[in-house]
Parts: sequence; structure tokens; C-alpha cells
Amino acid sequence: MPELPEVETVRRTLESLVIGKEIKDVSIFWPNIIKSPAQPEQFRDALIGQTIHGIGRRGKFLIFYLDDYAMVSHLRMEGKYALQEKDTPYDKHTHVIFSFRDGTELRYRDVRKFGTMHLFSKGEEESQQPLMHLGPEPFSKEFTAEYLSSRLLKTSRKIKPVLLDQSVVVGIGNIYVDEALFRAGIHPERIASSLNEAEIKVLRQEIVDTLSQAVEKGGSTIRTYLNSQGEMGMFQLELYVYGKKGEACKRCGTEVVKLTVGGRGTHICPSCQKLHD
DNA sequence: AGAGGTTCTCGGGCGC
DNA sequence: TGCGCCCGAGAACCTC
Repeated sequence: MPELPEVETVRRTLESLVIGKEIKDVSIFWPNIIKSPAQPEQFRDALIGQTIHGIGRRGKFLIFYLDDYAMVSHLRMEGKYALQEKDTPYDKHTHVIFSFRDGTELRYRDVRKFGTMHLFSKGEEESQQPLMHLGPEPFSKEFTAEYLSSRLLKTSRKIKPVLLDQSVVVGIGNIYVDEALFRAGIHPERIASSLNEAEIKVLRQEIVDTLSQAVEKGGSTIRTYLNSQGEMGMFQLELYVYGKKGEACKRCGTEVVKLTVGGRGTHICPSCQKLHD
């Protein structure tokens, strides 16, 4: 579900719902979600009495800014936040509940239980795991063709797994990597260091354009993704290859095929994206 | 029934 | 041989 465009959409829709709310209690039904502090009770105790002042984003991570703490949350595959009244029933996939003084609750629901939460003293979050080794934001001025080139030229990996590596650039997941590579006309199995300067320039621009257009459309709803106000994204309508196996390529009409690259399902147009010239 | 949008850890293999 | 790095596989979990 959540790559940069979906996480950014969640951030925007959730922030207006929870800003200014004071946490009265925290219920943790699946403690493995809480990665730090080591004891979930410490997580709960620290948050009681704290007010939410804003929500930030770093790559695919949400950062809840409180009075004294920053809570870093990753949705992984299926994590979702929703604001509900405390008497609204919740199901077995709801694993953490933040109860507010005003009778509402921020509920974290995650069918696959892969999501994570880390609590740090405010200001320490950026210099510790899991944010510590992240690469630049794709919309930042550091994400230049020169930077990308320096990262691509020193590895023998295929281009797709390199773009999914969050230490190279943050926010790209399996949907947008396939889309950006298609739009750049680059085969996902090309060795990263074999890309020339012109290809890298185009690739960087397609990454930025694909992600920013997806943010404008509220992300892509493929199976289950909804934002924190329960609304679908609309960028799935703009996809060229992801999930299009067997359909005609929108650019050339050739049938889109699915292969496995780096263990991930991968969609390409074999005419628009050639491995060899 | 095997794959699924993610990322961390671990072990094998290669090069110095 | 030994060490370190890099890369890929597997694991974490549940649903359809």
C-alpha cells in the first residue's frame, strides 16, 4: 500500500484530525508493533498527557510531533490510522489505540502486523534507527542527477532493487518503481552502473514527476489503501504498467508482461523497456 | 494456494 | 586463509 504518495496523503488527511489533541491513555494489543522503548509500558507512560502538535513525514515514515517526544510510525504493507469515537466498535486487526481527552481515539489497524512505532525524545529521531540512514527526499534539492549517478555507478545491482533501497532515495516502492522505470524506458534488470548520463537524468525526472503526480491524486488505491478520512486515491487510473499484465501498453500497444526482479513482482512493456539495445 | 504494497537480518560468495 | 563488503533470500503476518 503505502509508498511516498500514500503516506503523504495520510499525513495531510490525518494531521487536521488530530492536531491539538491530548493523549489520555494508550492501549497496546500487539506489543511487537512497538519497537522502542523496549518495554511497551514505557511507550504508554511517556505518551500519556502529551499533545499532538503536528505530523511530519520522512520517506515512508510518519512522524507525530508531541510536547516532548517524536513518534515515528511505519505502515509497512497495510497499516492504517483512523480517528473514531471511543464507543465505536473495533475489530481484531486494531493493535494500538491512542485515547484522547475529548472522547475520540486514534486507532492503528494493521491486518499483517508488519507496521512499526518508535518513540524518541524530540530532536533525537533523525539520528537513530529507523530514520538514521535514509537517503534524500525525492523532492529535495539534494536529489540531483549527479547524486543519483554517484549512487548508481558504484554498484553492480540491478536498477530496480537500487531504487527500492531507501538509503539511495526515500519513498519509492514497488508500484512507483515500475512506473518510473517504464516512463524512463529503462528495463528493471539493467545493471545500475550501466546507465548513461542521459538515462539517469530522465530517470530522476520521471521519479520526481511520477511521485508528485501521485501525491496530487491522493495516491493509488490498488487493494486496500484508503487515506485517514476513508477516501480512495485516484492515481491508480494513471498507471502504465503496474498491475497491467496482459493489457496493451498505453504507449505502443505491446502486451505488458510480469516478471520477478529482486524477488518482487515486476511489470514492464518489453518493447518500451529493452534489456539490450 | 501463492502472492502481496516493506524493510530488517543473516549468510554466502567474492575480492583484496 | 581471513576479513569485509555486497548482494540476495528469507522472515515478520494475514487474507483472498
